[in-house]
Amino acid sequence: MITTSKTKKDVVTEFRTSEILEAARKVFAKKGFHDATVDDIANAAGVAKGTVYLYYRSKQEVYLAALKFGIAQMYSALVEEVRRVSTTEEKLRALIAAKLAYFEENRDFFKIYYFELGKIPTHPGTIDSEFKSLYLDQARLVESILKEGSRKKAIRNLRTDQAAFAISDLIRGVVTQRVLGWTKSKISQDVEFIFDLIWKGIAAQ
Amino acid sequence: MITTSKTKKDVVTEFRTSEILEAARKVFAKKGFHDATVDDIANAAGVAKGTVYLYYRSKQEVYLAALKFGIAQMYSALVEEVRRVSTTEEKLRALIAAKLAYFEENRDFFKIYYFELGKIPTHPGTIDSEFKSLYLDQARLVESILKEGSRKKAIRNLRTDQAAFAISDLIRGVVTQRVLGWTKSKISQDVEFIFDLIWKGIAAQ
DNA sequence: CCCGCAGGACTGACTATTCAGTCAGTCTAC
DNA sequence: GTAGACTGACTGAATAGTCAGTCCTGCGGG
Repeated sequence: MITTSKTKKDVVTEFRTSEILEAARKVFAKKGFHDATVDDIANAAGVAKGTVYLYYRSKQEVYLAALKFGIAQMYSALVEEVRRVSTTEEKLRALIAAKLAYFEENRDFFKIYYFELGKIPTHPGTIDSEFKSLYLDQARLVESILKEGSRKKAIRNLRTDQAAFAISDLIRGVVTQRVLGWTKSKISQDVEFIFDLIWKGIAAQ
Repeated sequence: MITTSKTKKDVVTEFRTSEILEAARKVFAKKGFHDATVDDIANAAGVAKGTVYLYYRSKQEVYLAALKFGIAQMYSALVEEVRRVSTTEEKLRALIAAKLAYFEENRDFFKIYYFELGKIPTHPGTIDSEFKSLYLDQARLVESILKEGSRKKAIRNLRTDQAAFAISDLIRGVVTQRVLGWTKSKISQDVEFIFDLIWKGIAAQ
């Protein structure tokens, strides 16, 4: 049956796609966009170079696919963790903890996310803006928490949009240090400390 | 006279070196380490490719020199601005303002500083650690401000080392957003907002 | 149940290009 | 006249992307 065979093909395609994506993520994280060769990725995925080009049109396309997959996955993880709790305070703490935890389990991803982005050949206004909007999703998540806190009078009167960016930035900075391996403190300590700093900065009164 | 000729040679060397460095900085910032060619740099500096190799042994060496020069210059600028004022509050605000101002005047430098670092071919424990120590210099500058504030009872009781990292990170994150062009707010606004957030988070009581 | 064949998934040697780095030769300043 | 600063054509290596050919799978007829 046509439908069945199509489905089967789809399954294979999906399998190969994710297999290559997984390999690409590791290789890109280890070597960076330029030093990673398509042969490296193919080897890591256990296929020949030509096969990579059956599923992706270029090295750049593989890279972007790996990156987008990771960002989307992380965003879901953050939303999920924030949903689990109810007060503004808990939500903020959960967000920070979730991001650091996600980092801990996906160090390779963050390496390409933070250091490769903006390095790949791109025509202004296309790829860039796509990632910008993914970044903005996260800032909006923070802002929604702050807005709710503002309504509930849990946090002081401030510009939630600016504060959302500042908090996102702080978290980004902290994670960056970890990506570079320039900090050795325990993650749980970091979470508490950062949260404490932010909370004192924004809490009501 | 030998001395005179040596000095003259030194002057020429210094001129060429800084000429190439300046060109390298622009080219690397625009194209990134890999896409920037030595010919690009030579052209931008108005010399032939061979000349670049008279002053630097490799493309990587040019890159590292440009980067180190920029970091050292920025650090001096920060220290200078912080010296100008006396209270902890002023010092912190001055630090934030100085970094953002330096960024505004050296966008190209930050682009290579934030996005290229950790991407260049490096043997673990050599180059990396050199930049780490340059980074730590800045964190230590923040920490010295905090420690003084702590002694003066201007800020609450907290781990100044951790707080110094957090504040450095926050600033780093904010600047990163600007490097990527993902924020349009006025710098002066940002300075006030970030300072306010930090200050509320660390001020005494 | 077996055989053979068609379509397409897969391969990897090959091509075309891009550059880092070299070096034989030129030019210039003294 | 010469030392050495400077040049830029050249080489060798690396690698993105291609494509002619192989292999595997599943199906239809004997």
